[in-house]
Parts: sequence; structure tokens; C-alpha cells
Amino acid sequence: MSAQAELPRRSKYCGEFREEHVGQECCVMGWVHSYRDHGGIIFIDLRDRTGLVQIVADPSNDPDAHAKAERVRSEWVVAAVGRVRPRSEETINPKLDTGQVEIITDRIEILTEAETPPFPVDAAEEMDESLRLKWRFIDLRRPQMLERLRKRHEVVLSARNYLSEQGFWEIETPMLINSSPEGARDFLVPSRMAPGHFYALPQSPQLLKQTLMASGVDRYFQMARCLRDEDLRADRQPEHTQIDIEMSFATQEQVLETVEGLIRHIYQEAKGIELPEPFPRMTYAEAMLTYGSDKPDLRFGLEIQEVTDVVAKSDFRVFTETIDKGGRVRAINVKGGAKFSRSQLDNLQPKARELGGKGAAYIIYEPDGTWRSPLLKYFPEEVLEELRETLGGEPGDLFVFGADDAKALAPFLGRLRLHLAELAGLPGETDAVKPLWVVDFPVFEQDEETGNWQPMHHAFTMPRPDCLDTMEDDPGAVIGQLYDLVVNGAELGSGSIRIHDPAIQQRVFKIVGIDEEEADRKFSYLLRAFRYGAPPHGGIALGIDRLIMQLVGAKSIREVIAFPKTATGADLLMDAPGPVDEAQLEELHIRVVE
RNA sequence: GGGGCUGUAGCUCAGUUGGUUCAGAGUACCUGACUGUCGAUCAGGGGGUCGCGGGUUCAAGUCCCGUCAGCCCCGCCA
Repeated sequence: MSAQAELPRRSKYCGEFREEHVGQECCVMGWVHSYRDHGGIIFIDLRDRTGLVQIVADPSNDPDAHAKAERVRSEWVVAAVGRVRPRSEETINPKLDTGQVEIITDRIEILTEAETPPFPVDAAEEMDESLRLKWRFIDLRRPQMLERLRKRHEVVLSARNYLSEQGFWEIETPMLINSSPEGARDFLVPSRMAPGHFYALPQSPQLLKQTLMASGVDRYFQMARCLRDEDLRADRQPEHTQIDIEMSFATQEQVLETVEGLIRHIYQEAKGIELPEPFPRMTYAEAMLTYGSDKPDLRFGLEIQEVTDVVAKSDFRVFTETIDKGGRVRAINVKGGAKFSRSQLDNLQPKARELGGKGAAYIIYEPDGTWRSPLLKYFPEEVLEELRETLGGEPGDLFVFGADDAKALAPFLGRLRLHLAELAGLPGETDAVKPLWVVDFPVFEQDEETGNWQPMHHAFTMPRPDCLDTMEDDPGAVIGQLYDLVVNGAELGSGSIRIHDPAIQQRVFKIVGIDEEEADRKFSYLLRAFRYGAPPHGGIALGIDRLIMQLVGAKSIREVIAFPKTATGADLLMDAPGPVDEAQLEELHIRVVE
């Protein structure tokens, strides 16, 4: 486009053209997705965030537009002015939403030329992820990526609208706050004006939202950025976004109802799926025992079953010795698992160690009713029969066993369960959405090394009323008003009813070894606020990134974040983190020690 | 902090027990031809520090050690 020429006005997005627009004058703008130059006639597929439309440059129609079209290359940004016309029967392209029509152009303006992209926007194969991250602006042009950004926008908008209708106010809290010594490692920000002092970036707005309750806000929410300087995972970034919610004068039951309403609303709007009402609930204890996890994936069975008493009657010493030492033996019945290949079965043992177990034994109940197992010689027929009964075995099933002390066995079998599900192809490509509340978490957990009690969630979790009297006698038995939202094996949110009574708060602090001075230093303003009249309150924080992952079926959190970081916390697009000028450091009273 | 996987043209990959068919394919890119394609087609062309460093060897893309980067997991993430 010459510098003088005026930019024409865009009349429609590329992906919007349909038969009904035939005959209309139009102007489209976008990126050259591809071009096909036949020497005479030239076709250009023009792309914007809505899709593709075919532009036709015909030299007999307009030689000047054709000459411009001849220069055009992939990813150049162009405007095309012309007229919508129907395609002839044999040139209709059913693969395009706009395939019934095309735009015959009489004016092409080249708005920007572009270098050849490092990888094609319509790549058939997946590119190396580090390449995608380095060239994220190209990667995001891909329709799938733009679609994820759009979906995320719509979910957040939908959540805002829903919560607003329910009487929640969206309130922002500061990003520059105090370091809180508990929980995750803080990101620190040096203060220029206060030498040697630091802000911390919030791990969550937890204390602030509770303070807002003391202020009478009553119902609060925020799309809150949360920053934690911890190692990354496929579903964890150093910064992520939560729908942070807090409610005054609400019981656990009311919080759960409200959050369920929100989640149902989101799934309805985003996927057209009706989720059950109410969501199923499971206690933490049951989840750990039956699924070996506090976030069970309920899309398949493979429940963990207790077989200690049965296998105690066998001669298999790995089992009997474990039992003699007070350990447990539990099993998973893999329905139809008898058809697992030899190598899959041989792999169970090394895989089990990889998953943190001592090992994994198996017994196959063949389709013809006979038994097959390396351990067969240790199991009398009647023990096998009792096993079959206990596990609900049918011909063709595979029993997989784990043996260890109870504490180590549960999480190991939980991981083994997921591995077996994968081997059996169980979660597969199903569209099933299985939401679940895990409730009745313990308030305290014991540090393995020091033996000290520490809060499982955070120090403000309200114990269940029936546990209050005996709290000090057996902290491990104290159940909290604590709940996690789990969908398809992913923890989407975690919350609790908070302590608003300073006396109870003191007792909890005492159990986790926080004295008055320390409590005051760490949580000063919140405790002060609570002395001046705090309502009972509780809330939850829902991970938006993980929620979007579920909604779009992404395997990695990076797929639902525009500019994510790598597993080592690097941003490959902007090359962060990076060094800074010496002068900057000096101003901040910072010296780098090698 | 620990364990595992990956790294060869711009991109996606092949490359056997180390050896003269070991530096390749497809695609992209450049040039030319072509007026109905839509993965256009046809002809021609350019393009490589085999992640990096060291070692073994007559000889290393291939074997060994180290290192860097990306991914997955454990620890960690109230």
C-alpha cells in the first residue's frame, strides 16, 4: 500500500462470507494463508481470526490487482476490495466454511510484507515446543491457538457475569505485598525507597480477601494472578490465574452450592454440557483409600481394593512379610486386562518402582477360567478363589497387587491406577466430565522429619465443630471445613471455611507452633481486622488455566496461556529472565554475589 | 536436588553392527512455465558446525564422558 493511499474500511471478517452475501461489494483484510499462482489467474486464501476466504485475482478483470497479487507471499498482510460471487458447482470447496463463495478483486493493497515464517501457520505436524514458544506470535496465529484464546475469554466473561448476578463484587488487590514466610517460595521485588526491604508478589490474595470480608464486602471475587517461585509441571506455571471467591455468613454447604452453580454455568455455556446437580462428594479418607489420590479421576473404575487378609493365606513372602511388619496389600482389578501383552506385564515391575512402589505383582484370570501368574505356586486354589470373589473377578480380568506400609501404598497405587488406565486405554477420547467434591480434609499434617504439625491447607481453616473440643489431644484427627473441586482427576480449586474467632485461631496457631509474636508478624493486619468484628466466611480459588485445559482438552497448561514459560521458568519469546544494568541494581541497593 | 526422554537442512523426519549408496527424503524457500486452483501442477536451483565441548579409534551423526536446551516425573507447590 502506498503511503498516500487511504486504508479502505473492512466490511466483514474473512470467515463470515456465505452465499447470502453474493453480489455485495466488500473489503477484507488479513494474512495471506496461501496462494496459488496459475500464471494467469491467482488465488489467495486470506486468513483472519475467523477463518479463510478465497480471493481471486483475474488479469482480465483487473490487471493492476493481479500484478499486486503476483508479488504476494505467505503471511503478508493485505487488503482486498472486490465483490462476492458464487463459485461454480465444481469449484465449491466443502472444506471451507466460506467455500460456497469467493471474492473477485479489483483492488489489492499490500499493507505489510513479511519474512518467510520459521514454520508454517497451517503445519500438519506438531512443531518442537521450544520453537513455538520462541515464535509465539506465529504460533498463536494457528486457528487452534486463537480458538483457545477465544474460549478462555468467553469463560472468564461468563464467570464474571454469573458471579456479578449472584451479588459478587470484583475487587482488585495489590500485586506488591508483604512476603509471607509460609507456603510457597515468594517472588521478591526490591524496594528502591526502603533499602534492604522487599515487596513480595502475591501467592494468592488470601489474607486480603478475608480482610475484605471483615470490611463488610460480603461477596468478593477477582480474576487473580498468583505467583509462586516453585518448580513447574505440565499443569503448573510460576504465574497462574484464579477465580478467587470469598463469601460472608456462608456455610460450607452454601459455598459448594454457589461454586457448583458457577461451574455448571461455565460448562453449559462453553461446552453445552449439563453437569450433575449436586456434584458427587467423597471424603479425603475415602479418596485416598479407594483411588490413592486426593484428586481421583472418576471417568473409569479400577478402584483399589483391600486384600491384606486374603493374601495373608498365601505363601508369597513379599506379601506375608509386608503384612507381618504391619503393612498392607491392595489390588486393582483391571477388567479385561488378561489381554495385556507379555511386554506390558513384564513392564509392570520396573514401572512400579518408577512410580514409587516396591513392586507390582499380577495374577491373570484367563477367559477360560484358568489362572496365570508368576506367583501361582504360592497361591492355593482356595485363596485364588477368595481373591476372585473379593475383587469381583470375571474371566479375562487382571489383578495387580501392591504391598507396602499403608502410608506409602495409597499414593503408589493411585499412580499405578492411572498407569493401568492408560495401558487399558480407559480415559481415551471420551467426552465424559466427572466433577467431584473431595471434602473432610484433615486440618493438620505431620512433618515427616521434624514431627511437627503444620496446616494442610492454610492456618485459617476452620475445624469441623465436632473436632474442636479434642483438637489439642489428637491434631491428626481434626477434620476441617475444607474442600477441593476435582474434575477428571485434575484439582480445579481448593477452599475452606475460615476461622473468624480469634480464640480458635490462637489454638490453631499454637498447634502448628506459631507463637503470638510470630503470628502478629506474619498475619498482623488480618488478625487485627478480626479483633474488630469479622463475619463467619469462607471461599475458594478456582484455577482458570486448568479449567480451560479441561474445556479444550489440552495436555499442557502452556496451551491455554498466550505467553507461557518453559519448565525452567524461561520465557523464550522475550528471553526472560535476563540481566539488568548495574545502575538499576545500584538504585535498588542490590549487589549480585557470584 | 534426583530420575527418564529428545536434539541431523527454515520445518517434520530417515540414517543398521563405527567405514566410499554417510550427509539424505518430504515440505518450505528462490527462479521459470502455466487462466479454476484450494496439500495446485511441471521443470530447475540454493540450503548442513549432525545442540556444544572433550575422549576412544586408522575412521564418529553413530561409541564413552561432560555440558546446554526442550519435554515428562519425584521432591517442591499452605
